[in-house]
Amino acid sequence: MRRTSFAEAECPIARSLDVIGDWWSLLIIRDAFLGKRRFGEFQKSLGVAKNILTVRLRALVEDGILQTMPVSDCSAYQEYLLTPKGRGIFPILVALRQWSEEFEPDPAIATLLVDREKGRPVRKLELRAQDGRLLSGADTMLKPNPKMNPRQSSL
Amino acid sequence: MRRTSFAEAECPIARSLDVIGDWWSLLIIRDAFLGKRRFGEFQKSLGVAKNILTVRLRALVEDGILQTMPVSDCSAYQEYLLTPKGRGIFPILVALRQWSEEFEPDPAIATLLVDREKGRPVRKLELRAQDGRLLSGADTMLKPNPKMNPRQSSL
DNA sequence: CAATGATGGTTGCATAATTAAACCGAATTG
DNA sequence: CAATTCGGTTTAATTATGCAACCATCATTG
Repeated sequence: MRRTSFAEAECPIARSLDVIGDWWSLLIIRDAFLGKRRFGEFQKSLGVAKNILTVRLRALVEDGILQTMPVSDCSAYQEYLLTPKGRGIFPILVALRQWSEEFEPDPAIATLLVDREKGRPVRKLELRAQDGRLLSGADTMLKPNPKMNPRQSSL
Repeated sequence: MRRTSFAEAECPIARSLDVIGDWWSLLIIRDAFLGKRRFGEFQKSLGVAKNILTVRLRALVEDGILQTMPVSDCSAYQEYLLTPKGRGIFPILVALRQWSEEFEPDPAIATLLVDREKGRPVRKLELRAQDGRLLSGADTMLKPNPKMNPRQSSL
């Protein structure tokens, strides 16, 4: 009666969700992008129970999304930093942010994601074909990977 | 001791997660994109317990992501269809998929997301500045929304 | 048109996850 | 060197999940 795991799913979305498809993990990663590094920073920012934070941080390190580093100024404490794999989550966070901005009628958008150079809001995430055409969901489909023995289709 | 809700969070990511940040919801939405509409289709495809599916479908309808429709051929059963808000989730699914494809070392990628017209794999999601420059996470920052009374920063 | 099975759930229960709060040792600060 | 912070662990209560059994309605078949 364990909680179902998607780790072995063949659908890449399900496999992603198995790692980061949980309420706190993505918020921890969000905070990491905002420069938070220490246990206490995450805990204060998120208001999450400390035991849960402990478990989540451990799992994120285990999954190669965060890595622990001895803190720079020779403290005995350690810090949690994003790995390249963790930084790869950025588009997911942007997609979540933009969806909420577009469809949640809450007018209280406190912050805008801007490009650092010009300070202007970023565009919507764009999905493009190889030849550069802009694609919506309806313009796409799933194709069995020719390198694989086909079993099932899954987005 | 209720499970914490992010519905009132000012961070748009947190608000998104409050709605779709749960294991099954995004997989249901994924299946909806793949054309599944009926309770039984979701249940069989996901292998989710029926009571949980009931709760999730109800919540997704409640949140305006799915809508129920009387099935076309005058059956008494109903179908669950994506609303525009639900279709807006597409980039999130693509981002999850691409992250897994890029960073999970599992070679068993069964399907590829291709553009329907040419049948070739799509590009990676791109985040661009207003002027078209391609942006990574490090090229962006959060700016307090000038229209708001500033409180806190949150990605 | 009665019987049979499929559909779309609901209910009850066992187990697992989440939560808040208290606690605790090592590290740091005053 | 006393007090406080930091980074957790433990405990207990509450909630969510998963499984199986059940059930009313719909659809199909004999």
